[in-house]
Amino acid sequence: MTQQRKRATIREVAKATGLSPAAVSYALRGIQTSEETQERVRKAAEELGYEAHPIARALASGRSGMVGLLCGSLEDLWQQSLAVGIGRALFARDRYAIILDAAGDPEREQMLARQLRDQRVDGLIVQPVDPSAELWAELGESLPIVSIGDSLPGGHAYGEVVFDNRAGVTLALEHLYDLGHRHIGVLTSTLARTPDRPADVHVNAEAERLGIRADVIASPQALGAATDVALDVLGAPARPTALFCFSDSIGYGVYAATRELGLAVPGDVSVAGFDNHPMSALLTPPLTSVDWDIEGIVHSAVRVMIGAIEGKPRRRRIVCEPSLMLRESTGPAPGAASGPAGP
Amino acid sequence: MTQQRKRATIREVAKATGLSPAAVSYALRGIQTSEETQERVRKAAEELGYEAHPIARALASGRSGMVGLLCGSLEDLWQQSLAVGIGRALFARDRYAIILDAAGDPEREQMLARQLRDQRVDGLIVQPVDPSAELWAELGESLPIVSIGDSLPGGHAYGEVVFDNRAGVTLALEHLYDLGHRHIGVLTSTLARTPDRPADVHVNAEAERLGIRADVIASPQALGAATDVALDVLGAPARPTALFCFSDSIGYGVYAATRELGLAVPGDVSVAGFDNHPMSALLTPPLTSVDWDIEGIVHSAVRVMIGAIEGKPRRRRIVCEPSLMLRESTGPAPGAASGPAGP
DNA sequence: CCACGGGAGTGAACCGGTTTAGTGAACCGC
DNA sequence: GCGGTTCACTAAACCGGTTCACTCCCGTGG
Repeated sequence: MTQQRKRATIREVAKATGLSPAAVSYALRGIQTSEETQERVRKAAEELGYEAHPIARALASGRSGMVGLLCGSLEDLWQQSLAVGIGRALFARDRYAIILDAAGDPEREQMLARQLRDQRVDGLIVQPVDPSAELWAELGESLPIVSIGDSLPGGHAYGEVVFDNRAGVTLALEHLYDLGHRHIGVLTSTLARTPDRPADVHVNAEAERLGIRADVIASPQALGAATDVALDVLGAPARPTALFCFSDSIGYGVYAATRELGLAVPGDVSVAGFDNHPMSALLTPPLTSVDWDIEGIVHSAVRVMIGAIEGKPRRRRIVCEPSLMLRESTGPAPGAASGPAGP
Repeated sequence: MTQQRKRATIREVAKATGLSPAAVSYALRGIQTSEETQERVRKAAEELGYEAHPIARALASGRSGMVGLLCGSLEDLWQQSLAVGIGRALFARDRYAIILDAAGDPEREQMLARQLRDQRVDGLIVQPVDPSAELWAELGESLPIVSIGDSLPGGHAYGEVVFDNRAGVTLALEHLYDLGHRHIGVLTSTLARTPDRPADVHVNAEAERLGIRADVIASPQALGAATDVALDVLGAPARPTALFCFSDSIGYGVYAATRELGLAVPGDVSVAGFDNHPMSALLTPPLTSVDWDIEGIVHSAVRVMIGAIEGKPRRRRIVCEPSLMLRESTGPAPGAASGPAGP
């Protein structure tokens, strides 16, 4: 029973002010009109309860005010955190995020990306499942793309926020090395974080530099799925003294495996993660993890995206440096001298 | 360098088939046209790479093909799971979800809800922060609303998927009672799950029925924020022998508190949760939790929503019944007889 | 005094579909 | 053989903004 059964249109505002619809359109955007007219239009719009119809605007202008956020796999806790952060950051800048979830499937990723383009999103932030897809070239021509976590080959992205995975690996492995670990299991997941280069490369390079043995094992990325893999690795006769997990989710699965096997962390086996999800601080023992400053990533990605939308020509590549969050899940290797000064 | 610089429009398809745009529009939707024409149009559309422009369609028809998903607080792991599930379920039905996050703020919730209406979403799925807001009445007139977790007073929602919280409370408290617990701390969070009625009501009723003491304490809902509350509760001289947490996230915070205090779970204190998040199975010890069949909830909510969009007039209220996932975080109360047959 | 430039505003086309009103042909029963 | 339907399809209006091409007017400089 309130007044509104139908919203006011721009033509009604035009009628009320005695201007043309075009003038109203301009005035509300603060261009091509005198200060005085703008004020008059604003007042009339206010009175009529007029607000621009986003869809009509999108159709006419080819811009939607929305940013597509295409997550590789929203099941991943880390990507969830990122999505939440980006959603909020965009909102704070008067824009909306359409969050879509490729569920780890490259084909689905492509479908969704196309759909987003057809929805005329102003830009696309993507954590690519398949960064090498030709699709990105095609899309990059019609909208700005900001990729997170991986660069899109060929320079099709307007901006990139990539992780210095090499540095992360170094932090974790050096830390374990300093604790005396010489045989380390590395559980990777292609989906949890698509690395700039395959994680193996960094791990192998670093292991060689340190002169230690590092076994790389791929693990499914669903929460808990790493448990079975960890059971295999830790149940083997010559098990590693430490496990380095390429996402905290994997680490959680490893914890379950150590419990099942009756192994103490870090007494029997040290565990390090790679996300520093808030959850990791709550575990018993709290999980040592490579931290990526998620706030910073969110901020960078959104800033670059907004820059792109507003027409700044400068492409940007931001490299995110990790730090190591030391907690209690890593300790001296069993049987090793406690300090780095051992014989 | 491929052919497309610009997508084909419906008029081009019309030209190609010698039909009018209207006929093409009808044919592609399989109405008002002969089988033969439909086939011909489909073929031409295929060849031209034509796909309907979603925004133009939305403007003309007043429907967008998108469903708004307004989460009370996406920081909550449970709501994250739900959002992911609903997003995927809608996708499987050829619809898209716009996921927005009210971040626990009622005002923000209202802003976002209005925005979604202006975007002409076909429907709104909401986990309301403030279910009593008048806004829902206003919105309910122009689009179908499906609420999850809480009913909207006044019957403004087209559909509701509510939780039988009373039953959940009963399951948990009876279980703890059977284990000999007579003094139970209950950590609630208004945000983690807005209950049909305040959790206190159910807890108090059930405690009275069982003849036990239940202390209800409200806890912030952010991951880890429950730790401080739990430290207070468990640090008190006459601490409860069991803690029942109104979300698993809170339970995780409690675990951290028990570790800090050196209390064994369940030896010194039993802990039960209320979500059964996948994470809970991985903890040490695995967390006993009230399970809500998230798949079922997702399925129900989406089914009702689609029904609403497709014009089914029957409003629905689905009550979701819990079950108890027994794990190792609950055990006999210290000092109590181990069985229910004690003297 | 006139040409020029730029600011303010207008009218109409446009974005790309959907929907309404209407048309001609075929079909139906009586 | 004729009024009444139904069917397949069309032309044009419409959704509600934006933008292009122009006009008008005023101030300036030569």
